[in-house]
Amino acid sequence: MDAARRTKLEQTTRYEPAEIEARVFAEWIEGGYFHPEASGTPAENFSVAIPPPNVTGALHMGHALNGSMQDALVRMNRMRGRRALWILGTDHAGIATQAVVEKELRAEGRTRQELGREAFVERVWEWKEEYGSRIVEQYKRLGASCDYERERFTLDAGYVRAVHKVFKGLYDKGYIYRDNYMVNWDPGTRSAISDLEVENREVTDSLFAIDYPVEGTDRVLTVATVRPETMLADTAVAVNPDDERYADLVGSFCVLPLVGRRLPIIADAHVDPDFGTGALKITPGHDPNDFEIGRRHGLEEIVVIGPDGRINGEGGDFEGMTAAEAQGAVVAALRNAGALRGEEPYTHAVPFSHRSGERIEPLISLQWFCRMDELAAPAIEAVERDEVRIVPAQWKRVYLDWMREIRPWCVSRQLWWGHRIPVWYCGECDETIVAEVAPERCPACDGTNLVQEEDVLDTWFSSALWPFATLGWPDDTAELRAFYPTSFLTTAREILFLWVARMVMMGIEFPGDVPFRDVYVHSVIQARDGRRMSKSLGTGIDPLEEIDERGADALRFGLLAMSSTQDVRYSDAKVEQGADLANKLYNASRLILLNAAEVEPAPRPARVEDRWILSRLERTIGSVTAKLETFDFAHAVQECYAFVYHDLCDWYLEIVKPRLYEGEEDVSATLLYALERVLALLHPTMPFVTEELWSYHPTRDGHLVVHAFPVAEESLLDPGAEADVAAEIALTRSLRAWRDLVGVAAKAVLPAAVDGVAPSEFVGRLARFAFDGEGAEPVAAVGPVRVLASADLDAAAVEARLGRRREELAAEIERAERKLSNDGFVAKAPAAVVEEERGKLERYRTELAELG
RNA sequence: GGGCGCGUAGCUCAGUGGGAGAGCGCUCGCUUCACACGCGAGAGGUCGCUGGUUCGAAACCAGCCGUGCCCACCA
Repeated sequence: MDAARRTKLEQTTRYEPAEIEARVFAEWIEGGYFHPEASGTPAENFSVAIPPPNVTGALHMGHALNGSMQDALVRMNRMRGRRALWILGTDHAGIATQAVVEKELRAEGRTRQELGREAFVERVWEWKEEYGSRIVEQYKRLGASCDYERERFTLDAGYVRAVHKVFKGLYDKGYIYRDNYMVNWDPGTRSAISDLEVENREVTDSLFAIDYPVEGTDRVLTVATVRPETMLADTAVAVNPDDERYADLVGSFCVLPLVGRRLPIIADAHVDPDFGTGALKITPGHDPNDFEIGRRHGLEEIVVIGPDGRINGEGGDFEGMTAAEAQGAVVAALRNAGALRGEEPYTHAVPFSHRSGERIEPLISLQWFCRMDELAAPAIEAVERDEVRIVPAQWKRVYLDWMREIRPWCVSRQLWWGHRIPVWYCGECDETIVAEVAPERCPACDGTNLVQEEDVLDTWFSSALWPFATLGWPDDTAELRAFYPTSFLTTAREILFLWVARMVMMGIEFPGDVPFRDVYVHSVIQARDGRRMSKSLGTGIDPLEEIDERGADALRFGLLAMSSTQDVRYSDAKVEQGADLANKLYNASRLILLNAAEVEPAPRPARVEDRWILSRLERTIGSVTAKLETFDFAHAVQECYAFVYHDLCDWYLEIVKPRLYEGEEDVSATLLYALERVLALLHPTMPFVTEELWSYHPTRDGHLVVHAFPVAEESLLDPGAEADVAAEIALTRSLRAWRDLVGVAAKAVLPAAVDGVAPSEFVGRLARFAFDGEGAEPVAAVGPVRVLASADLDAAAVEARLGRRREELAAEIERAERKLSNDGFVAKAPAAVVEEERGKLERYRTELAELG
């Protein structure tokens, strides 16, 4: 260490992350440590594909948690000498990105329609070039060791090839098809969306009862509906086949009020005879159930609400009204006509678009679908056979249950920003051509009048290819050979189906192997008040602000510490604990680095306390490593904290200070050895402070980021030393507590004597007792220590303390005796447990007897 | 309607059969030559309720109460 750096370390008594993080990160990038060579096999290497953040996004706490976990494992494996690749990139996020640019246009008083498709898409690309890298820069602030040289985008040229190849592959197998079918229409984005993008919310609507007269009789069928406006598209009335009330009517007709259409009365088991009157109006064009019933009975499918959410020409007088307006008008008309039988409030689950927040309008439209059964089958097996392991285990079942019930996926979206579906229609012969690149001529009629499909693909269609498309698939690249399948995936459970399941299916179908071996489903960090963290609720906490305030290491520690298997509220205290640990490490390192003799770091135990700390250190290394490997990040970092604070700083450093100041070589070597291993052990979770401190370490031969990760050295485990020192620590604490309780001045050194073997030197020093006391009267006993009378002791306080101790012992003795006098306990409990209880009782009795 | 969680110290959370733990907060003491964003000591809990299993339950089982999430085509 040169003089200038030494002075800096001497004078800076606090760890200041802001000063250090940017510089350290730049060193890592310069070193190229995050850009592994593409060679070797996936089994030798370690790779992770980041869940690609939306290109419109800003780093939020979910990313920060997810990133902290991935980085911990990537760094640990990199330190183990494996080629560690963390694939980074962003998702084009069709709807979100289109919305951002449309908003920009609106501010200029323009619309995308005015601009036209080509110019609009170009405009989105310009937006992406300017703002799209923001979130990538934010990941750097976290210290994420992604390969920033291999950044990908789900719409870049190579990715487009992968998407087209997959689409054509699925089409050629007959999985992808085009059909007129009931879809979730989102009037907000004016696009179809998939079932997974719909969220059901509880809504209180009015349930209307409407009389439908039965043709040729004076009877009416009263139907119940929350959507009277859809009656304009009714094509039947259904009753349950077993419902005797209506058995005679099945086969005859109703007359639709306001419209006059004749509606057949049909029987279908879907109808619940106990709901309402047991008669159900059937609107195949606007209700998913009715659609199914309609197809079963061959009913006409009338569409009365258009893609704009307004009543179309089929709606007669109501044409042009929004669905909500039409509801009021229809109800008024029914009331006038005397057909409205009743109205009551009704609470039920209603589908809303996850994207636009608008109420879903189920309607029939021509869309592209992907049949999932064949793709799901091997993806189910892979998880059943643990070729993909999902942890915590309960999510395995959730995945399997969903996969076994999987339904066709509507993959087309009526947007402009996204992967335009690689389908061309021939204007001359009506041929449909699916191709990986735009065809010039129709293969059927040789015509050149080819028009490409207007729709784009669901963003999740391209996301599903992420782990292999980013590695160069469909080409047989070095990256793909070296890093696919990836090692593991961390994810929030909300995208288990949307993304994870689809990656498994596509990975098996296309590159031919599962995309990752382990999936860790992490918990959700909620806002401080327990609500969801959300930008729209204003409950979000900005990770960048937290990094500014407390440092990236503190945030990473805090997030890992607070995240266990269940959802938790964001805890400022945990982040502060991380900041405290960084500061503690910094100061402990200063103590060691500025005072150690110039020796080679090595375990050189000279006393029992040295064997103790080495054993504790190696035990901690083994334990923390095991926890990281099983994704138990919370306990891993808490254990690091406990070791650094309690074992290392509270005890060992205090114990060895005199030897360290004297320049003793054994303890210097041991401390430097321990420091090296502690810094390496903590580097995956707290990379900045550990890298910075490592730069002062005398044996540093390069950056810590590629230094060897410690492997627990079993020969240094020493249970005997651990037990001996633990006992001396306990004695020290008892002595300190005794002093405090009898009110001895903090500085006073109390004379005492010890029966039998004298404790280690540090006990007296740290508890401020002098064990060579002679002559004076013993006034109290603390374990083997006889406290001798002295001017610093207040006799009344000592006596009071003695009294309290007797009471404590009496209570303990009673507890133990009660337990041991229970015949069931003595007879049935394991012998060791009974023996332990007897030992305790014996010790308590002895101590009480000695106290008199 | 089905499924999965959670309810432990003032707060946020660990703890899955053998004497209740952590961090923060609180109280008391300490400017001890790494750190006062520090050190030492302490107070604080009928482990949601009721039953059951067991020699022994915070933990296992059942029911109830409270609370959160996911899935679901009864208008």
